[in-house]
Amino acid sequence: MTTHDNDAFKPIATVDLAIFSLAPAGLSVLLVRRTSVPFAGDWALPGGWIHIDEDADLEAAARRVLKEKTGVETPYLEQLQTTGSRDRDPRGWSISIVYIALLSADDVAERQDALAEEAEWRPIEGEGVGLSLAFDHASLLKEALGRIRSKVEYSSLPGHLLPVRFTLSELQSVYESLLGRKLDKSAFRKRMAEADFLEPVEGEMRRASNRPAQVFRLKDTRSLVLFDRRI
Amino acid sequence: MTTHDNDAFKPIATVDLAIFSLAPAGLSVLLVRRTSVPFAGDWALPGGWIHIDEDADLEAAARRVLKEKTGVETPYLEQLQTTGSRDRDPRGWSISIVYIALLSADDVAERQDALAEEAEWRPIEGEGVGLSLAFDHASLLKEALGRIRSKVEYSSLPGHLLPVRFTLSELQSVYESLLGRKLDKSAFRKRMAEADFLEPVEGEMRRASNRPAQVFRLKDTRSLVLFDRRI
DNA sequence: TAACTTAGTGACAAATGTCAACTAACTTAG
DNA sequence: CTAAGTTAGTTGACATTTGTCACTAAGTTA
Repeated sequence: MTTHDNDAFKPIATVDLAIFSLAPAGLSVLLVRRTSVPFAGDWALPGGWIHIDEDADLEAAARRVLKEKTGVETPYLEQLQTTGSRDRDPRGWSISIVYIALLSADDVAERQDALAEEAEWRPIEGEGVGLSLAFDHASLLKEALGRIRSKVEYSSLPGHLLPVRFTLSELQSVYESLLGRKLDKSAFRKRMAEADFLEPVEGEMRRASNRPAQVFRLKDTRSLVLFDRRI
Repeated sequence: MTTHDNDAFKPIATVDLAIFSLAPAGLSVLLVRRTSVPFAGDWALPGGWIHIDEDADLEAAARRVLKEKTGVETPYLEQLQTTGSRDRDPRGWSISIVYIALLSADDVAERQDALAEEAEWRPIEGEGVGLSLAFDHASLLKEALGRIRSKVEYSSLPGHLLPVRFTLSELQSVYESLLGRKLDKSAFRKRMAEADFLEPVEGEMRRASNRPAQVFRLKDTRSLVLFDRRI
């Protein structure tokens, strides 16, 4: 077995992020324009080489990239998958560890200015963004969308795209837009009650020109899984 | 951005496998004894450095390791997760891409001899093997068990642990042993029918000293997901 | 041929999803 | 001050799905 020392480490692994939000109009992903070869000028998922000197672990590396591109420090973050092959980068073997990040509407609104120069939100259309992306990023994005859409079915994941405080109707709308179909109000309410994702915020009601609605927040920062006896 | 060339590549990423089977007695995982530092003499998940000269991609690397240790070429293989940090290996930053492999009872029986010298099946007890493992492998194994147990609920995964041809009752037993609880025969049958995982093998029946049972095989080599309208 | 064992079915109860109507609590127009 | 409009939240009836459990079927063995 080969030994290795950190100093001589040649970068080969990147952390890449599929960062989603509901801004500006519906589900969008953050893309950056590449400035150097290969794929100079193309859009890509934000990412960067792992810094073995500053990143304690992979998640820290992902957080660092996220902070650099968006200014957000405490997103919802989840590892998606790792791809590695000799084909994905013309320069040779490389590994990409992909994370999914969800930014709350709050974050997107407040940190508009912190967005990196070359970064831009692109609305999702179908299984991608209708652009060809650098490396294998189009396929990574597709996988990320698949993960998000499938987790909508059984977890509190969509809650992380809303502001910290939201009403049930707002939450239902997010579920509906990610699933692409309408849900029954009363069934949704029952399910959320039993799933135990949500915590009513004491005394707070959202008022408009109609009956005020109870305000909720997520109980946990993780994406809780609706447990279910299947087989 | 740094450029890199393959020749100067210093190994930093390993592919590690949690290989499961039902042999010799219930769910077991294949462990190997380490021969070199660090953790010399300790048990570990089988794995190896990625060979950028022979492995086309990560899955190929996983298959190579699997072949070396067990002789099996076409297992069920699924990527679990990637860990990377400066703490998991005393020599410094390292990345481990973990795959789950399931060996069919056929494979285990036929390839007994192909098992690598230092490899051994260890029965699962609770969340591990009751041994301290090298690196962070105990935690990786725990994650792998979590993934397997949760996929039992909604996929055909357990089918990959049986021989290619099996009866419904045999399959139900595997589900039961992974779930740790008894299932209703009739409900199980209905669920399997609608899930459409299984294909009856024409005309074949398994006979013992009782009514013969229909023989089935999995429709696909992938672990099909029982789709389900949740929310 | 009766007893035994495991495979496979069918009938009913319980839980869940769907739909639509209803009541509640606010704002706004007049 | 009141009626109309809007969205929140509840309720109940009905269809569909799912779980439970006893029953029938098809073989072997004594």
